Amino acid sequence: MGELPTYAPMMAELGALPPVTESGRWGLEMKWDGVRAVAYVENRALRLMSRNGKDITVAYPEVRMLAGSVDGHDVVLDGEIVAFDEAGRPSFEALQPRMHQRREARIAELVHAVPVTYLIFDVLHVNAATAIHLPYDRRRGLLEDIVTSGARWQVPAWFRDEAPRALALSKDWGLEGVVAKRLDSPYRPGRRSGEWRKVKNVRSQEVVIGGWKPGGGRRAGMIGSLLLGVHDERGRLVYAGHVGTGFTQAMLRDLRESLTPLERPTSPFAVAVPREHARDAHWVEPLLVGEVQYAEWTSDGVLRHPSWRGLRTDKGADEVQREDPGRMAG
DNA sequence: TTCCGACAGTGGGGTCGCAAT
DNA sequence: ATTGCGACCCCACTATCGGAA
Repeated sequence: MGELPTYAPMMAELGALPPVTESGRWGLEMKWDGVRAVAYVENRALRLMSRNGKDITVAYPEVRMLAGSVDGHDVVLDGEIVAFDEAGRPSFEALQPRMHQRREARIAELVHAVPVTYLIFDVLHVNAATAIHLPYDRRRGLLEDIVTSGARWQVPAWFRDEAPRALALSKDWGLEGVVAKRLDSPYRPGRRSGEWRKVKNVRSQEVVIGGWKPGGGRRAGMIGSLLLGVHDERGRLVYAGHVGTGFTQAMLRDLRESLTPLERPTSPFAVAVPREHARDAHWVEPLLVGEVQYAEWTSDGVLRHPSWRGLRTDKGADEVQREDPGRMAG
């Protein structure tokens, strides 16, 4: 019995929904916010590998019995490990303590507290044969034939066409977005291909600039990131994280010029920002307003995956408040 | 000649483990 | 004991370069 070959996961390009002229050629899946994992089932044993080829099997023991639910075949599967919160929505934050954990006793506690689910969306290999040359819809069919869903692993439903409806559903369900996949496309290991397109439910937020931190490397001598704030219901400026991407070099130059005359010796935030974030910070009068796109608010009240969109000169800093109250702390 | 895809490099939130202080 | 840092996870994005068109 030969050893299974190694497959690096295929990745999606960020983009828009397929146009209506291509209806009939695309499948749609929900985009699950978790950790990508390629599963190797060989001789009834499971091995989970991360996107960068690290063996992450020990961190997710509750998925091990998947090896007995593939009809006795040796297979390679692709999917996402997800932790669901009480409301049934994927919570990357709940997953994070698991991601780096290697101590078995600690893992057992975490499994009990927040078990994960492996959501399987592709099959790359069955016994002696690779499946990557099969078109996507045939791989989906094969996958559904082979895998019997269990409590801790599932083959979630997908859509043929109906792209706008799928995206609307992802929004209703509080998901990140959808992934559109060409029905006739092969699996391209390790490649980022336009045959898979992720379409995200983008959110934006107006923010006040309360300071900046110098950059390094290619950004030496320039702004590295901006410290952001929003006002709470009592009008106090609350720290909201920093943003270090989304600027062109021209934008960084202009921002530097706008911020220099606003410099002040002390933090403008009502509550001290975490010390490791405040290190090297240049504080400014909180007068400039900008807009960022982001994925979500973390439970600590900072923006996840923020990217700078530009200055907003049509709004006063005092008016800037958190626009999405987010999930209430439990 | 221009355009595009892949890659390197910058930045973010976060956790863990280990070395330096 | 505390702090700093790198290695991993998740990611957005710009700048660059070589090859395709």
